[in-house]
Amino acid sequence: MSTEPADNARPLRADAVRSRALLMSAARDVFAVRGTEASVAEIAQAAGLGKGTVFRHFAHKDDLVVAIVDEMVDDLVATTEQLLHADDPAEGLRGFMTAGIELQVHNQAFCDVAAGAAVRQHPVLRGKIARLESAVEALVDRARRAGAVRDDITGQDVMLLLTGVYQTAAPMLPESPEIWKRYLALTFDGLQPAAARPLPA
Amino acid sequence: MSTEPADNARPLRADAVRSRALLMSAARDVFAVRGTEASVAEIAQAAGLGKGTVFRHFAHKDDLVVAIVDEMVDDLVATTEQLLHADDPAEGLRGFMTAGIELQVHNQAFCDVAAGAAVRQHPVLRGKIARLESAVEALVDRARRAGAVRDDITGQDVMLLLTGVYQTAAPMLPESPEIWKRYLALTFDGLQPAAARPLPA
DNA sequence: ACCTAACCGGACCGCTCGGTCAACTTAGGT
DNA sequence: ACCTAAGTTGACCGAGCGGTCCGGTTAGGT
Repeated sequence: MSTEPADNARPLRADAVRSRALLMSAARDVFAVRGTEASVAEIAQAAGLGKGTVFRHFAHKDDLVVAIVDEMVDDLVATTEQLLHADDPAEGLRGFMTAGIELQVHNQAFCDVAAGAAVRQHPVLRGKIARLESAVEALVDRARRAGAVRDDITGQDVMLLLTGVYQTAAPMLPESPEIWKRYLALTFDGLQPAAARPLPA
Repeated sequence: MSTEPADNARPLRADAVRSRALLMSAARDVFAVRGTEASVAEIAQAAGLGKGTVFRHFAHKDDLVVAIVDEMVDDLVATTEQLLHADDPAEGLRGFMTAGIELQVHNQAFCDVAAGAAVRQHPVLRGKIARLESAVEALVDRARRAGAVRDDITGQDVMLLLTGVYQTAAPMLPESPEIWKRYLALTFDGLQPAAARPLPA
C-alpha cells in the first residue's frame, strides 16, 4: 500500500510494477550501505534502470528516501508493539532499544534520518514517528510501573538515546562491530532506579 | 605558532598577516554555525577576501578545517589537563565532559569532526587527539581510584560518550538548549559504581 | 623613486548532483 | 492487427562545489 502513489490512481502497468520492485529493492540495498548521500544515478544503475525511470516513480529523491525509511519505521513499530506483551517489562524495553540500534548499525540511511536529516520533517514520516513514540511511551510506562526503570525517564528519553547510543559506538564499529552492546548496557544501567540521582529539567 | 605554514618560511608580508587573521576569524564564525559543509566561497566572503586568497593560505579546504578544529582541540586539552588537579576527581571528570559537550553545542564544525568526518584522519589532528586521549585516561584513572566511577570504564569510553551524549540531545537543542545537561546527568549516573552491572566485552 | 617578489582577486575549469524532456518502446484494450 | 496511453531512457540543464591561474596590486628593501 505504501508503495502505491495514490489509492485512486489507475493500476500500474505490468512493466511499471516490475520496475518499481527493482527500484525499491536496489534503493534498500544502496541506501543501507551508502546512506542518504547515495545519488539517484547510483540507485538507478543498481536497479538496472535509467535515471529518468526513478524520477517517474518518485518525483523527488526525498520521496524515495521517505518510502524506504518508512518501511523500516513500520517494522520497528510492529516490533515495538509486540514487545508491549513481553513477559518481562524490562526485557521488552531492552528489546526495543536493541532493535532500534541494530537498525542503525545495519542501515546507514536509517542513522542519517534518525540523526536529524531534513527528511524527518516529511509529513508521512512524522506520522509514523508519532505512532512509534506512543508505542515507546507505553513500553516505558510498563517498565516504570514494574520498577525496572527510574521514575524520571520518559519515552522521548528512550527514543533520543537510541541515536545517542549508536553515535557513541559508531567510530568503533568498523573495528568492533559489537561494541554498541557495551554502550547499550552502560546506558541501561543509568536507567535503573538504583542509579537514580535527580536530573535537570 | 600553529597558524604559520612552516617554521623556516620567510615572515609573512604585513598584508598577508592581516588577511590571514581575517580569514581565521571568519572561518571560526562560519564553521561554528554552518559546520564543515560551509563552502570556501562563503568563508572568503565573510572575511571580505577573494576565494583565491583563501587557497593561497590553505592549499586545501581540509587544511583550513584542520587549523580551526586544531585550535579547539588545543583549548580542550588545556582545560582537561587543568582538571587533572581539580579538588574532587568526580567533578574533574564531569567538568571535562561538560566542556566537550558544550564545545559541540556551540560549534557545528566540532561535532562534524567529532562524529566521524574524514578530517579526523589528518596527521596533525590525530596527534592532538592522542594527547587528549591520554589526558582523559589520566582523568578517568583518578576518578576510578577515588571510587567515583566504576572499574570497567576507560578513557576511551568517556571520549566516545562525549559525542554520544551530544547526539542524544541534538534533535531537541533548538527547542531546549540546556537539554544536554539532562543526558549528561543520566549518563554520569550510569558511570557510578552503584549502577554497575557487568558490561559485554 | 624604483624594482621585484609576495600577495590578491575573480573569472574560469572540471566535476557531481537533482531534476527535465523529447524521442522511443511497449502493454494491453479493441 | 492495430492504436494509444503509459512507461522508459539517456542526453541535457543549471547550480554549486573545490581548486587553478594569471593579470593587476602592494609591501618593503635598496
